[in-house]
Amino acid sequence: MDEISSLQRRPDGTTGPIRRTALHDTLVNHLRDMIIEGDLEPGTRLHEGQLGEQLGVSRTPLREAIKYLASEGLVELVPSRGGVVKRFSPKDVHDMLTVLRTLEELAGRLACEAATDAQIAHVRTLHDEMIDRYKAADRLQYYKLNQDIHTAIVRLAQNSSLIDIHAMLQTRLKRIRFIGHEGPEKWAAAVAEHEEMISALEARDKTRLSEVLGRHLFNAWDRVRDSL
Amino acid sequence: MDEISSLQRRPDGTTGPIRRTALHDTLVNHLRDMIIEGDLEPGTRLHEGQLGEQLGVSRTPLREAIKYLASEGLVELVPSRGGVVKRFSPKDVHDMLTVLRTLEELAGRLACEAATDAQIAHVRTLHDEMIDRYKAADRLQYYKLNQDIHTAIVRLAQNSSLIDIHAMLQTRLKRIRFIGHEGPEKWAAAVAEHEEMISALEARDKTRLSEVLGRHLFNAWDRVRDSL
DNA sequence: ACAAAAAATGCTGCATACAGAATACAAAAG
DNA sequence: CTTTTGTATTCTGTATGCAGCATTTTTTGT
Repeated sequence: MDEISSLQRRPDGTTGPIRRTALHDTLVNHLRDMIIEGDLEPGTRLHEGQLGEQLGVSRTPLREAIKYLASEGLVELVPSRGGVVKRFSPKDVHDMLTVLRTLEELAGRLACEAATDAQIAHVRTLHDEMIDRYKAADRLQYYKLNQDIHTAIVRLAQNSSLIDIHAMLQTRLKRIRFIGHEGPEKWAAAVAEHEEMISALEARDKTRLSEVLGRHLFNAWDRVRDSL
Repeated sequence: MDEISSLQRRPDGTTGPIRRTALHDTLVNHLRDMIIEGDLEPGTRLHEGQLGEQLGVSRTPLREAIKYLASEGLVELVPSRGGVVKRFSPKDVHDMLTVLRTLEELAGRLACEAATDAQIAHVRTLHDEMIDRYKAADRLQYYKLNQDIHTAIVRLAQNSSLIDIHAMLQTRLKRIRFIGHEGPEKWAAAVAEHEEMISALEARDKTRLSEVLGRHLFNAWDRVRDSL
């Protein structure tokens, strides 16, 4: 029972509340979540018939969603065999982190120049909230806020292309990080790095912010390598 | 007369040589080329019926191709209105070049470490050929080889994610560069920078290569800004 | 003649139908 | 018992049909 219940069902003629989002778009998000959360493990074939029936949609919008995710890099398109959930090798993950690091270093530099005080204050809010979740050992919310902070800093850079690509890489890596459960010491170290980040951002010290972000993502490899 | 003639046509029952590529995949490449080369200008709506008839395919694979290109960033998906060729503002282009610059700087550093002598020699070959095309004032081939060189250097970095994302940005920018026709002085300057790049690569001087690549792409903005 | 409403047209979004390829399975031959 | 070949089933790839939304044109009222 996994229907996309919220929208779309209208077998009778009832003109229910208007649906503005297209089904293929809904499916993209739904499938993406399923992949990230591990419901669809790497190597899994995306059976159009079965999956479509399970979700209560026809094959057409499902296929469109799969094509979209393929271009996004989460799904691989094998000729005459359809979509397969892409499997990332440890090297792939390392490669992605390397690129992510470079991009966030750039974002840090740009953010110090472009951000308004209010925007920085907002990041501080997210940070404080994350610290709360850390102290409460609430890993799930911690991870979520962690990612939000990185995304927020990237947004401060005001570079649309950077925002796009960063989001894409975050998505691809989310699956890994979602799983990765580092030990308390490493976790503490990561939090300490975040503290540094925020203070550097508030000081608008772009060299330092860039450096910390780089170090943070360099260390990120250590934190996830075990779970691979 | 714009049929996708090469493959797929078989109105009679003749079992011609096997076709391994899927139609939607062929369409992705075809449409991408049409967009890059300006056959489909920014803002153009991608009429499924009309366009499909023009290319001799049905709407289904065409729709799938459009979704793919949307995820790639060349097409925008407007609800209830289908695909529209994305229009890039000058700032968008500037943003993309900024990211591209950062990525190629990274690629330069990694390439100096990872590349084999043979690979470097191959880039030199491409470079020499490009110089020939420059001297012959053959802009089209010059551009093509230019891009090939950048792509080749990125490949030397041996980072799959970097290769992916770089290719994506190149594609998005290709449309702009394809149009951009800078004057002889700027062109000469670009060629000079390429000379520097190759020599830095051959010396495996990563600091210098990274610096030149950065400067090259920084200047790239000057070279295209007029044509926007 | 102009504005507003209503009808008509065209296009997208989704579902279904059909054809061809791949795979799994079974039977036959070595 | 293993291997190979033929067959059946399943799934992808593509085409087509239908319903709803958007936009444009026509019509009607002032």
